Amino acid sequence: MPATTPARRTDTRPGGRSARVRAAVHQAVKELLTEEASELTIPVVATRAGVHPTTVYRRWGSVGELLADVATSRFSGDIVVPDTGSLRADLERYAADLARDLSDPDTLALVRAIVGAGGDGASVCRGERQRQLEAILEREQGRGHQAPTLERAVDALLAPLYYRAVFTDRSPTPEWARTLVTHLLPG
Amino acid sequence: MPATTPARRTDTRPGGRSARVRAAVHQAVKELLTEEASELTIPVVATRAGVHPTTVYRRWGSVGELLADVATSRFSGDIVVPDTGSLRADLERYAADLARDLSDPDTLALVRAIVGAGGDGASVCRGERQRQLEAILEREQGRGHQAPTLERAVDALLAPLYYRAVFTDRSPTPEWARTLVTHLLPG
DNA sequence: TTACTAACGCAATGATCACTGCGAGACCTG
DNA sequence: CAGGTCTCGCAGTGATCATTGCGTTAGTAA
Repeated sequence: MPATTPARRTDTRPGGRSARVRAAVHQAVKELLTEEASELTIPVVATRAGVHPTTVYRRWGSVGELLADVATSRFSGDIVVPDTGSLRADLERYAADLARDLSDPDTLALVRAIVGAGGDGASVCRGERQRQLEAILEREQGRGHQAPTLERAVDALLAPLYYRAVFTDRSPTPEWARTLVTHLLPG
Repeated sequence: MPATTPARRTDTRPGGRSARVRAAVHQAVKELLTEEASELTIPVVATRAGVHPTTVYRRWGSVGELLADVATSRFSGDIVVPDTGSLRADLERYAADLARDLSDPDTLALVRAIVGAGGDGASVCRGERQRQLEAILEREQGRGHQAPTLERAVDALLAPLYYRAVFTDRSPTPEWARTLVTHLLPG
């Protein structure tokens, strides 16, 4: 175990070739997901990444696990939880950021692929978001104010955002995301 | 063109072998979708259906088109729009029915596969539902009462139902679906 | 620098897939 | 019942995929 973990958890030789291969494969997956014409298969991903297919088979095993790995590194720490002091402002900014994130075609394609790949990957997309939302709500409660329950906030904010992004062809806009907050909070 | 369309739109020889093959293939797809271990590929589907793979290749071409076809026949006319005379009761019953529908593992697996398969198929799952919801709202307006906009109802009802079904491991229950209606309608 | 371990590239194998003429059988029409 | 048309099954082909053993290279530690 190294004394100071270098802020990465790639495990087993974080620096050097392994990390480069990992980054190249992740990048290849993201690229291929946008080009929906091509099939997302291990040899195709490996060729695009300039890596031998054997490497991908050994490190990830299947397309599903590879997608889950890409998703975890994609949905971790990319959106900072806002802290403006006001619950409404926090939620509005967070919803707007999330709308921008889900408007990105790459992200959207990744989410769709994760959903289609299997069961466990889907919770990866929502887990981090739900925790962030929970943090906002708990902070408001810590201020001594009332706040909606997490379930209610998920239904009113996360659900419409993801639904619109995944099931419709209209991208969620930041402005529309703010109206969701208006409907959630009374007044 | 036949004089009286027999309430089916299978096109080109609705009765007989073609219809049987179509039904068998559809059933095979539904079965294989529940067994998520197996890959959903044309030869596998054909073998399960007791049909030669060539037939499936010629009729549907790809897995994506096959899934879209299964989805259209699955999401058409399976839920009757309630008409109780009260908007709240209509929405509560409709949401509860939809929750029951989305709790079915077969339906859920189909939705997830459709989302992952490509772009156009996803709207098939929601298009019929949104039209049904619109019908309920317009009927209430026809009674001279105020009703939420379609967009608002979609965000408050359809989105949480689909989000919970697809992205979480908790099935939506009819009771919880009714609470969504409570949150949508004032009072 | 040197030795050790882990990750990668290479080549080969069997299996599965996607696709295409061809002939036989089933279905509708007169 | 007879003719025409459409669909299906069959067999074969090339391509791609998933997997394995082995040698080489890169990264780590003494």
